[in-house]
Amino acid sequence: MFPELAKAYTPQEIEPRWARAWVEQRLFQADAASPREAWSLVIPPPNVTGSLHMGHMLEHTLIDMVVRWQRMQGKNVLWLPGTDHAGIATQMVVERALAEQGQERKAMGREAFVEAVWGWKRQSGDRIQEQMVRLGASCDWSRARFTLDEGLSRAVREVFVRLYEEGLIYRGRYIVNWCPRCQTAVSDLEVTHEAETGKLYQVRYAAAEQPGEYLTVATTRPETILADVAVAVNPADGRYRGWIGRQVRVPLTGRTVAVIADEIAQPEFGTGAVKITPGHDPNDFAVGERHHLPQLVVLDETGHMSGEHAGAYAGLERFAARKRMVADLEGAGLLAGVADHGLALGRCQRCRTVIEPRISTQWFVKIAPLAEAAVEVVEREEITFTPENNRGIYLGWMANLHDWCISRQLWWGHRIPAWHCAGCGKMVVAREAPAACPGCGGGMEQDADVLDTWFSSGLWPFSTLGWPEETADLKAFYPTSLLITGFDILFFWVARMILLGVHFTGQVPFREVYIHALVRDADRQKMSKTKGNVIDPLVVTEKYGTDAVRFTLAAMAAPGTDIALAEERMAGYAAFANKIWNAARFIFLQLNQAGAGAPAGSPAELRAEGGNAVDRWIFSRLNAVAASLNRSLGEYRFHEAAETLYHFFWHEFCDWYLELTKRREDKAVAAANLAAGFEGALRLLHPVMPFVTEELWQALYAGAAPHASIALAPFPAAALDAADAEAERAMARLQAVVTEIRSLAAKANAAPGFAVRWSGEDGGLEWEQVRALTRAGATAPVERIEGHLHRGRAAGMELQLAIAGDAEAERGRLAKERAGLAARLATARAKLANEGFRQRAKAEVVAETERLAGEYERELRQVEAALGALPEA
RNA sequence: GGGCGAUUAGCUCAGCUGGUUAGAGCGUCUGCCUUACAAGCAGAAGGUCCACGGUUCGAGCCCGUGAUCGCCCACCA
Repeated sequence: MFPELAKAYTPQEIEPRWARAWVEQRLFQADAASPREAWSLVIPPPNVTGSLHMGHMLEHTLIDMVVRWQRMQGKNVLWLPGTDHAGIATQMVVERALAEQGQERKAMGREAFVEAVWGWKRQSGDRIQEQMVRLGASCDWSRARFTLDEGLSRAVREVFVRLYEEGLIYRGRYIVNWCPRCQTAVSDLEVTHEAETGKLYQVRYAAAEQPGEYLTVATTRPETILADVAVAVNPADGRYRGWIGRQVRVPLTGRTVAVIADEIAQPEFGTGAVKITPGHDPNDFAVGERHHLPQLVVLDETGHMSGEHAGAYAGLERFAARKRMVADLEGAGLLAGVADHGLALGRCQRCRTVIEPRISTQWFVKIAPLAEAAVEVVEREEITFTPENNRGIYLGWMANLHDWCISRQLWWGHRIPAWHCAGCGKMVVAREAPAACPGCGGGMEQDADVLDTWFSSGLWPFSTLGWPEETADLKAFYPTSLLITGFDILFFWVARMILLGVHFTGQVPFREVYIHALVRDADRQKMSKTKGNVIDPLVVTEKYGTDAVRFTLAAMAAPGTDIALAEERMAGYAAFANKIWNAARFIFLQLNQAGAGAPAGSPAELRAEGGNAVDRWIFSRLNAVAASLNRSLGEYRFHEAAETLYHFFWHEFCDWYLELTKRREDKAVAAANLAAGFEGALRLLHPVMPFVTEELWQALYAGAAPHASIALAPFPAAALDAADAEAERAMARLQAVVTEIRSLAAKANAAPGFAVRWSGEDGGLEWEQVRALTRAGATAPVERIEGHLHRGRAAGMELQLAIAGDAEAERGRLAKERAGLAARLATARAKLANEGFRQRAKAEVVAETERLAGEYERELRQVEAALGALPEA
């Protein structure tokens, strides 16, 4: 006996149970020694202190769909999970939390602070894993990794040392992006530019020898005037030819600087003269190098004025200093003008603080030598992108790269494996700490900086598999098969993995990249805590069920467009889960009535066993759906897969197949096909809706399932011989007739039991089935139909309901239909009369058009006859 | 300043290489407690596919111009 299921589906009870069971049974553990074809994917590791948001759920849903589908194909699948230490982000989060307890990082000291972060990490990391488990992510938890694990840290040191030895890592004093709040250098990518309106100040620089003569320069940052070392004009700018080589007085200081000729000054901009401040501007830094100018610094690492050149402004915060200086310039009559000015201020990606370019000693990776191979593998399509346009974006970025600043003045992260001798100043870069200075034998101290968090994530696809050891995992699962991630980290992460992966393993880190969309709220707004429009995956999961939310995300994940997530959609797919549940209730009832047992096995190819045309039809459809899903999933057209499943299960399997089962005489055969068909449908649905399908699949086998889980059963493959065109045609005929009769009955407001009369060839239509589906009491053929109302046509037959009705309304309806048919017929005929169409269109298209033209013509004749037969008004 | 994407039903979106009457979900309207499901069933209404021009036998789809919205990149002080 099959179980009697609860009246409604309750994901809140069922989902957590399976989520736990899957983990406990270690169902998704990969086997490096398996002879089966390997398929692998590494998770984009979430920040260890973050909690999972809707973007993660989308990402994990898409990944899990592909992973489950691949696993059901019989492959040896590894989905490797893990978390990222996320240097700057995590340090900020913990600093903020500590501040609430009145603690301060610097006061704590490095060791205590790092220990505190580790404590935080343990808690938070567990929570992330719990959430993922609850969402059904079929990862191999035995292989979970963290970027600061010992193994991964070893990989980081190995890569750093090798790059250093190859001359691809260097250390030097350069101007870098500096965040005065985070007090660390950041890479170009971590600076975001947004259009803002600022002010452009015109400041007069007095000629040193000719009092009263001024050179006016334009600047947006007057406070850096104090660090000026020159004024540049364009050598081609006739206005200033006489100034080149002369000295001008830097306003508000006693210093004089030279006017130099340099292309950096563009005659069209501002006044055409530009102040040169190598200490505080990257362009000016380059000018300074060209002209061998000194580098003056007036701002410290916190963005306050300081140093011998800060003068009276020392100690002032940079924007306060600016205000004061503008006032002073005005007072001194040196301010020639102020104008609003549109500019793109660089801000720190993390804290939105305005970036202050600053000279400091940092570590860099030379990108150009690495980029060549990283470009080639994409050009040769060893790595492919979906959507494809990302390939162009990637190549464009690769073609135009600056060196990568990898050192950060933070505490949380991988310490740079370089040691400095306090005595002789010698530096050693090594995999392990040197015992003593090889130069003077003195003690050595490790570099205080840590590495950019993306340096370690860049190694993720191979460091997680054991590199630099030649592990079995590395051999079995590298290169990984696919990467699914968001556009926002295409450069940060995807590009770096390719750069480093190709260089160190000689292979691509992954063969395909799928870039998913951004999840927005129902009004297409970005979700943000400040706007309060955040949809929490755990909340909606609890409300609608994980399966429903997963289905929603999949259904909306059309490649390339953002997802506007609305709760109504989730409610709709919760109803779908319930529909599946209720179908199972009905099916179990039928099976019990027929005294049937569980389906035999869980075959890769689905075929009807005996049965009638309707059985052959549903199995034909199941196979078509399997073929369609295998194609859509292979092309990452997730929305298409979801839509196919939804439509098939609800509107074909339930609305037609289950309904037709109700009146069948051959109960035993029907039950067997019903069970087998449903079993196949569950497997097709499983990658998107893992929970409800597992529950029902297990119930269907009542403890004697052919696999430990539906997740390990084969995904249905399309069996060519199961396609049954004849059964599909017969079913299409039935559907057309039934739909037409229902429509007529609705128009006529017919009570159940109405009679249907028909004329024409019925092509072997099962009228018994028509009666079952339309609530018609009787159907009878007639030679000709005349004089009655409520006529329709379907499948070449004329149909009539024997019910009186309004002649005028019927006349109007028929006239409208006649006009429509006449128009379609005219279009089809025009097409067929067209030489170009006949010659150039595909043969099937022409044949189909011919068939349709014939059909329109027949129907038109019927409509005209029906119109003529209507009683006079 | 460069580059990319979007504009299709009241709303949210599909529509893959040009070819049947442009589809779905939600919403709306009408009728149904038909013994799996009212989280349901049946039926219906609703579209100048942003605009203009072009290519083609044929355009929602290809090309051009423009409009509106959005995103990414960029060292014009």
